[in-house]
Amino acid sequence: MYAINMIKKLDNNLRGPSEHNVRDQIVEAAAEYFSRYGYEKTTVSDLAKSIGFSKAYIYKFFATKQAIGEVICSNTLSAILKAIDEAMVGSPTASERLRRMFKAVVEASSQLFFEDRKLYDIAASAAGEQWQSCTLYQEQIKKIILEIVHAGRESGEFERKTPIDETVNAIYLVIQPYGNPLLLQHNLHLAEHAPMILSNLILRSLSP
Amino acid sequence: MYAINMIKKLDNNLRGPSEHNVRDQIVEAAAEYFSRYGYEKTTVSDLAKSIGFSKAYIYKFFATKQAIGEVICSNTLSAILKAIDEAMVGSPTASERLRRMFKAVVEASSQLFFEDRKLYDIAASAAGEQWQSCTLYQEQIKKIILEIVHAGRESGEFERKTPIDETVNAIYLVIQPYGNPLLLQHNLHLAEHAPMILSNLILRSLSP
DNA sequence: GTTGTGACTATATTACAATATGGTCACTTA
DNA sequence: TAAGTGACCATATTGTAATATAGTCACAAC
Repeated sequence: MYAINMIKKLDNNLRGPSEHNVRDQIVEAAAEYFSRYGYEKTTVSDLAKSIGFSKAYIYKFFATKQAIGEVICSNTLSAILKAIDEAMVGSPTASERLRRMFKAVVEASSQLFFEDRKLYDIAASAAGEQWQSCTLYQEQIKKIILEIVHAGRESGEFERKTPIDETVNAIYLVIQPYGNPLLLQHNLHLAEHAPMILSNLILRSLSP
Repeated sequence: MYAINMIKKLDNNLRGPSEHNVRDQIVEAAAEYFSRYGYEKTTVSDLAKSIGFSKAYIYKFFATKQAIGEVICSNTLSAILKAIDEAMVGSPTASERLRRMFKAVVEASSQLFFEDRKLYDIAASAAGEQWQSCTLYQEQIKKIILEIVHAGRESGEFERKTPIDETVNAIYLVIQPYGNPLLLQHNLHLAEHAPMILSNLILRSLSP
């Protein structure tokens, strides 16, 4: 569901017909090549050859190579969002949702790091260069936090004195070093314990 | 005070007499050169020429170039610790000490970034490569947090149910992205608001 | 023992020419 | 009009030979 939102919003730097067989072929080839050889090492010509067209034709669909990277990155991050969503399903309380969310963010991102490093690197550099795909991802994370806090306040589980925006912002800032691929790299050694310890801290701060 | 502690512990990779005029000259020259031209761009020969000795003589006092870098880095971080100490002086409450500490960490580090970028870069790469000077710095920060939490618990300002180690660890993890030069780089845009918002969150989590 | 160095090596860095790549455009074909 | 491309340009990247640097060591002077 988040995936669909993200891709629809990601229409910048796209060209030509939005629904087109060739566009899909390009994305498919890019997923393959970027994942296997990395973003830098695959050339636009590689993608063109792979689908049997000329390089020039690629540029009928994407304004830049980065625009292709954005789509791949967006798909990657959408998969993480999906994993987060699934991890939260069936949580009995808002507290539990928050714990699961935090844990899922870290686990999904770490897994990407270890199992699809090339795609992870794209996400990391995308975060560093503030690609649209990344800022949309962060927005979604914030939205999830807002929903959790809102629900927790409604149910009386969380305190209501602090302005909700500040609460959400603060929680987001705490999660950020583990949710942002660019930062997670430097915090991987903490990936095992930090979510638990920080979830505890956040939840203590939320107690009425 | 922290400075003294740190330097004393930093005797790894040092050679020859520990108290020696020439050692001081080397450090002095290194402070000058590293700050002006950066760690990578200054050569050991530069330092040697600058103090009128041969390069080989430098290696009578330091086992590696990095060992010289460690001293400079250590001094830099000690200055930050000093600034933190001074910022906390006269705080009426533990809460206030924590606020001031967090603020001072970010301000001192940001200031280093903007006003002595070359030295900042040394600290950042030192953090990335886990130099001793950096791990000692982080220990000191943790120690300061422990003292604040301890005092706050004694005075009844903070809750006492959570194991104090977990509390300290959690607070440390929250501050880390702003206190660690390697991470601060990516969070500079948050340097203005994050300390306040996160201090608030931490203090809510500490309320009895 | 302490102070001090020139000469040396293996590795790292630079400079730069050769090559490759991102991106455009006029043009063809159906 | 939509599908598709070869030729082209400016910049980025690479390969590599020349240079520079970190670090050692045997040795000299006092």
